[in-house]
Amino acid sequence: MNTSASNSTNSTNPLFALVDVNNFYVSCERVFQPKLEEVPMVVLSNNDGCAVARSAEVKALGVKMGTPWFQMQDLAKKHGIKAYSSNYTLYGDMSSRVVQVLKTFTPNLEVYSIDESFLQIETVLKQYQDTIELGQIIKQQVKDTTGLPVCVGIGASKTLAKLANHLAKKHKQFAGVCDVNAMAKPELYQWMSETEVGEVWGIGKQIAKKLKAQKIQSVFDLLQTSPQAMRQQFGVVMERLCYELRGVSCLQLEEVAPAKQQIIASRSFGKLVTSQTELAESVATHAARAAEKLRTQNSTTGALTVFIQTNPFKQNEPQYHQSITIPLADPSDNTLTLTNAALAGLKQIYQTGFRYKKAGVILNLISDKPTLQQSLFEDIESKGKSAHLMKAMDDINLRFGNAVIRSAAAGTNSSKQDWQMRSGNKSPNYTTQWDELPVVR
DNA sequence: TCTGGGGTCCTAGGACCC
DNA sequence: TCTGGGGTCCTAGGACCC
Repeated sequence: MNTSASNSTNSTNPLFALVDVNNFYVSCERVFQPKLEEVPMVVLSNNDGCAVARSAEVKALGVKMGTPWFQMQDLAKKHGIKAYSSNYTLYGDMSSRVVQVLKTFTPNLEVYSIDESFLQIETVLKQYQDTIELGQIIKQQVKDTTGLPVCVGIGASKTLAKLANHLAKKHKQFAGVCDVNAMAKPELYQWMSETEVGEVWGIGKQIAKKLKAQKIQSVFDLLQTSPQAMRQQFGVVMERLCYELRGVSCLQLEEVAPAKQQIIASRSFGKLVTSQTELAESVATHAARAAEKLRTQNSTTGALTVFIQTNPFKQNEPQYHQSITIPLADPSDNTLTLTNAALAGLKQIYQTGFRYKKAGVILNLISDKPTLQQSLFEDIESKGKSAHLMKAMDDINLRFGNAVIRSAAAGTNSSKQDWQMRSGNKSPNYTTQWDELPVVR
């Protein structure tokens, strides 16, 4: 085994940590009302429609994300579930406090969502005993400063960090911090075969269903497929995901949030609405809100889309959903201009005789962002980038090459060759298929 | 029986994420 | 009776052009 190669590649490999607040909205409410600790509770969406956050106790009862509140009345009575209306101003504020704490560990940070951030940590590691220690310190710091509980997942790609975070949340023995990169391979593969494929970041309901139909049930099953074959079936996003799972980082940290390509302002109505006047009122409000968002990101829009729709859950009522895009004479960020365009659009799509549930406005912004297809091969031009790909290939051999793969489900052992054959990685040479490795900005 | 071939732009729809 | 509000990206297909 070539240890010098392994040392040199390891030193430059990225390592990602995903820090994710547990039950974020619920935890925010509990910070300010400590008596709610241990109380089974949910936070509800607008109009108090569905549960958008559930406490651990409620999750344990099997309540799914997005369950309508009215559907869980019986359960709520039986188990004393409390419901709270959401307070997004509070959550936004708590979120930025968490980010402030995380920034004290490294400036290389991507705020991924209101309750999640990716940190690139390979450069700061030497100050700590190991990754687990770093993770525990992060967790403690956030708790001490904000009162919020977090879990930390660590891996060689964002997708693996996500998976690690999932394990940290699900399994108590990790004590809230899990590093799949430091884990012995047989142990990692064991966890992967015990984790459903649908838990992988980027695999939703539909794809999970199709995968399962092909006997790809667990994350480990997916690991053994060929990325090329997955691309054939599911497209380029899936291919990239497969590489990420193998420890080849394709998704880089996005430290500067890219400008939005689309701004949406929409709401459901508390009661169904029939008249154009009522719709116009809400559409005008949405247009104004959208214009405001537009100005905060310092840009303009050339076109505006208005949409209205009936309640899709009322199957026995006549359904209507329509949208129209109004081009603007000049790019604008002006509230009055956008409102007028929105109202003109509404006039064109409004139909009497329907009971409307939702209305909204979408601003279409100009973007020069390359698509994934375009950026796929962009990096592969130069020699330097080629070297990067070679390293990635080395990396695969380092990570997976020497491991004996044990499939828990089938109860069989398979060798390196088996894995390589199944994964389409036929040769230790750098063949063309590896030159197509996606490295995406 | 044969029925160009490539390119671009736009839209709708479907998948995913939180 | 009561079912969120944001976003992302890709694909397919049609119109149109040379």
